[in-house]
Amino acid sequence: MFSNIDHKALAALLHGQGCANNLKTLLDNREISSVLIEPLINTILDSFSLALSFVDSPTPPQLLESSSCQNMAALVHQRSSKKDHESPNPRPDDGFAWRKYGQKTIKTSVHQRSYYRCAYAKDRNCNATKRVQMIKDSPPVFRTSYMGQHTCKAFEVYDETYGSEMIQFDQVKSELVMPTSTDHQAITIDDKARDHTMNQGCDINDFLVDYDQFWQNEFPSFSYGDTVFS
DNA sequence: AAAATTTGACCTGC
DNA sequence: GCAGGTCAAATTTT
Repeated sequence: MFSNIDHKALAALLHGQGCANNLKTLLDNREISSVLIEPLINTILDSFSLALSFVDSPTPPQLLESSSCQNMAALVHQRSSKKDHESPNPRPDDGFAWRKYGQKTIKTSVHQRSYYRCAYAKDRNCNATKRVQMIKDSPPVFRTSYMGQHTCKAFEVYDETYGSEMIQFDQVKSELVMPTSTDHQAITIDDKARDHTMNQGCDINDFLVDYDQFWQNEFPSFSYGDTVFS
């Protein structure tokens, strides 16, 4: 039998699957409208994130740290984890070296949003940036939105085992990463439409919603707080 | 001392 | 005027 937690995770995954199917339908119909696609992508990501948050990590972080991709991350990163406990930056390394350049309080969230750009932005004229924002407290869940493209080539020597955890397409990506308390898994989804989105004044973050709001909107059949599940 | 982070100021679009 | 994104000086860390 499934535990209550399993049910929640399952419901989140099923919801994500449904949204993925909707997305596929849109893409099949060539409806490449960012306005339609963006919410679906974010919902899918949130669903995965949520599901993962209900499941204890089967793999100790140390194992992931020792994987080839993480070794690569160490090569390009060389940063200690001294501030893991106080930084809003989720430590599941995405393999790129980032440098924080700003932090802002966002009106729609109680959590601050952190801004990072590629550590090689100047050296290699790389325009990749990412924004990290906590969307859920316990367990901490972060939404990471990737902007721009890595032209620094830091990713080229990556072992393709990373692909087993990261679904990567190309161009700009939106990513949800799980917190350090769980797995170092990342789901990366293509967001080619982002530039259009931005041009339309419809930033990807416009689809960021309060977690409770998201839960109520996306899973109206059960309440997260007091564990009413159907 | 160099590198990285923090944080208030500034810029831009709505 | 407000909100979000970026800059850059100050501060902290290594």
